[in-house]
Amino acid sequence: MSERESAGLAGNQSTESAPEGAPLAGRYDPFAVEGEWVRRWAEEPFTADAFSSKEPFTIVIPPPNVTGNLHLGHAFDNTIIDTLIRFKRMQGYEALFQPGTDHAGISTQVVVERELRKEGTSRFELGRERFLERVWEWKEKYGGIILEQLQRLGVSADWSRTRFTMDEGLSRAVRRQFVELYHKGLVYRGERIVNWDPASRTVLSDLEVDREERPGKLYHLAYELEGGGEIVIATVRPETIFADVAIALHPDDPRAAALEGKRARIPLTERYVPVILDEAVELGFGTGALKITPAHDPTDFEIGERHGLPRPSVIDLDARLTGELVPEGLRGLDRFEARKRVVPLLEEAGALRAVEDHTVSLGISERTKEPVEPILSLQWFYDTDEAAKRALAALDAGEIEVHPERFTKVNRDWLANLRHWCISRQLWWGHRIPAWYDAEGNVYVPPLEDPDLDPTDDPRYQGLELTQDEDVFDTWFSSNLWPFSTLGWPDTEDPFYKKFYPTDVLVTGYDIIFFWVARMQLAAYQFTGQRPFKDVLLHGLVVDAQGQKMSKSRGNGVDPLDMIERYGADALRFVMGYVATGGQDIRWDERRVEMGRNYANKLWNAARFAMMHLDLAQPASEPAPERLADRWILSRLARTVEQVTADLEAYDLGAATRHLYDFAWSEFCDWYLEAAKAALNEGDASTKATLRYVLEAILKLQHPLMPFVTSELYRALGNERQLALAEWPQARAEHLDPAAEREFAHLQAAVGAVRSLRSDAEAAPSARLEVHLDGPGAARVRAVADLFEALARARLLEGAATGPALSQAVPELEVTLPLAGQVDVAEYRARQQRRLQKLAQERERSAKKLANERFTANAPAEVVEEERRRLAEADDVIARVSGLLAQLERTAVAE
RNA sequence: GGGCGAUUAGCUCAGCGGGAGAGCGUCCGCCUUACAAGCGGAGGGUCGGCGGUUCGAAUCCGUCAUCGCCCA
Repeated sequence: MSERESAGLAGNQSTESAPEGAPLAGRYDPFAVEGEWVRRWAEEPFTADAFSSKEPFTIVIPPPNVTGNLHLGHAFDNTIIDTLIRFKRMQGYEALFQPGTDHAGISTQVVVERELRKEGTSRFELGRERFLERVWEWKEKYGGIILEQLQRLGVSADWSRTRFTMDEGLSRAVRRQFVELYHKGLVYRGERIVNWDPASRTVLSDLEVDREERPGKLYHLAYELEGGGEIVIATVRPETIFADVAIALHPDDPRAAALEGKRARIPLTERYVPVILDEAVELGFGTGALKITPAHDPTDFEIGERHGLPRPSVIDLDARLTGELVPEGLRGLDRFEARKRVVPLLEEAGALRAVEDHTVSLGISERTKEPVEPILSLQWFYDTDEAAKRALAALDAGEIEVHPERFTKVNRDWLANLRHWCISRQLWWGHRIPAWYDAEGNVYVPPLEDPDLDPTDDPRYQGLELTQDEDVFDTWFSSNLWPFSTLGWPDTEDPFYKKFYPTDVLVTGYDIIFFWVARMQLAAYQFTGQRPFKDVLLHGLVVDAQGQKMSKSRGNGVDPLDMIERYGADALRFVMGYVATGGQDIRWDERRVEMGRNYANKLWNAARFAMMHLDLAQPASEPAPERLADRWILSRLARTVEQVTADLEAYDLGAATRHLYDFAWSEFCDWYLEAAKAALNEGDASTKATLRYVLEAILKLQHPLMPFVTSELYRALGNERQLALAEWPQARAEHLDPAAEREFAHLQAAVGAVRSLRSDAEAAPSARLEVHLDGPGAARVRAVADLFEALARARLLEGAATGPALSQAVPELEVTLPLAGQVDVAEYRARQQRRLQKLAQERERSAKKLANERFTANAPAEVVEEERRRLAEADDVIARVSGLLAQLERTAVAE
């Protein structure tokens, strides 16, 4: 407590060195404030009550990798989530922010293997069991870092419910999923062409492979035909000729009839393969003839299937050439090395006819960046057809709404074109596949009634020698269950599952629609029969100042923790709220963080000012506004509450942030606080009540996005209960006061005129001016003369100015400043003339519109009315400004 | 090849059918007792081009251009 006071609100005791006794500016220091709240929210988390009578509101975190550090994408996700959660909590919902992490199979395994390599050992030396112990140790040590970083960001997750995809409960869920799918015949084991990553030595799903265009060569190779002649094929992979099983031509190829069925000799070998016809051959490409290598190319695999061809393999799991079919000199060579070596051999043999430059499309492992090798392999596949159909129907029925709407199509198209998902991975870190095999290769999977029963413990299989599948599941095969596995599923009686599922909103980047969002839809309908979430809120990606993706390898990443250290967490969160518009990518701009920091400081100082005048020992009282400024700010507040609430309910954080920022800074701080000063100095009770009410309302409205500074200030205002648990402000209809808004706007225009004149007359801001008012609006200003005089720093004089003077016109009002000394009038005159021109243009536009019968006939009455008002106002101001200019000419002449 | 997004002030971006806005930067003046991370004043934009719809277009439609992303 004392620590906080010395650094914080008690004020001007900054740690910065300054002359003794000199008054120091009050400056918000986030570091003196945020730490304590971070600790508090970690130690007493916002626990959700499964048995409360409140309506639930649930968001599950997109689980970050245990290997990861917080990056701006996480900061973006979690700021949005936390803002919505805090908002709903204050609105009276039983809000659950479900946190946790993901085991990230490949990434984590790679990290730990790297450690082992440094120690001079390997996972193979350690063996599976000891290796897994090491990974768990690593996870316990480092896996929680990212959650601590999220706490630093101030998120109000229910830390007592933190889950990990490899927790016992979540592991049961994964096992249950597989067993159920197996017994329904929806997962199967099959030999297919898969994406093999030789670096991590595992298969990858299509999604984990990036396509890349790279320069390459197209080799034209001549195959001798049996009985004379030759056929020239084109290939980008000459090293795979040894696995050829056919030469294919398109049926429409003019050579088709003559060549079909003939046999051709593979160069460098004595092996002959038949010429076949298949429509998959592209007619115009290369030489029109294609070598068919079913074990090393997905298209060739399909052609091979159609023609019942064998599928010999010549590339092993290390991507080296292997097997009897490969000439001895090439055996054991890496695929790329082999290509280099085989080309001269082909040339020597007279088989190489041409080499063309050719752009090849290469699959690159998303994780290791190694070119993937298509190989033939026995893997587990998930037939998602049925689940996709249900998810698709639900999407079409609007059961799940995607925001922004345009992403619905992306989600839809993926579901509609889904291929069977390869779910097995040749890793050790992950959920081990619960399938066992006997000596003949028959498959044994736990029974549906008891998924936890290993077949080795199953009485029915006693005496059988069963061994479990060595492989684990794709990490996404567990994170697809996240919205319900974290809530207790498969225990559908779990109170949290019953209360908080289906969840309300899923918040994540649009880049993860396929990987995660759509797969959760598949799993949810498959296993819970319900949608996983009502809404999907997708945000853009944070890119660097040049518009490039941030990445470790580019070294262009921005560390959110660095931002927090330099500007405070609220400032970082402010940016995230400010830029959360329409799923647009975010070009990182540090000026925004400064904006957030400055805003936090503004709020801090506004509160500091208020506290100088408020009697905090007294309980807050209901404002009963009497003065114009109080009526005005309460009216503006009522509108702001309504607006910001609507913005947040529409998940439009960008709009909410801007609306509140504008109100708090431009209206409350710039105008209201200045207007209230005199009344506060007099100790006016109703102004005090209004000030306290509006300030607290701003803190409440701003709390979800900027929890630290608002919580601290709310406490400093004497509130015992923390702000996070306060009630969301109501838009008070009885505070709406159009008359006050109109009068205050008029006052603002009058004050603006004085300020403008002050500048024209080159008078210091501190100088007290004396001004005359003229025109029909003058009386309205006189009615609040004290306010006017305080805001304008001017004294109101009676009567009209006699000597030389400068005037400024606003609607229905002229403000005149008598000139004491010599002032350069040229600039003033030029400005007034420019203004006159602009006004004339506007007048013309209005007049033209109103002269147009189609406008007056077709436009809504209020629009026409507004146009009439504008015309009248323009006329009014034009007359005044012209009068002033004429006056100026006369005095100038008179001088 | 298919789809999507962007193009608005010097910079970064809001606005998306009824008079062009913000922050930063620029110019002028200020330590005006909450805040110089601030205050007051000012300057700055054929809202990418062309065509169309409409009484009315930055906003809707078409088309072209440039940049970017996703899918194949």
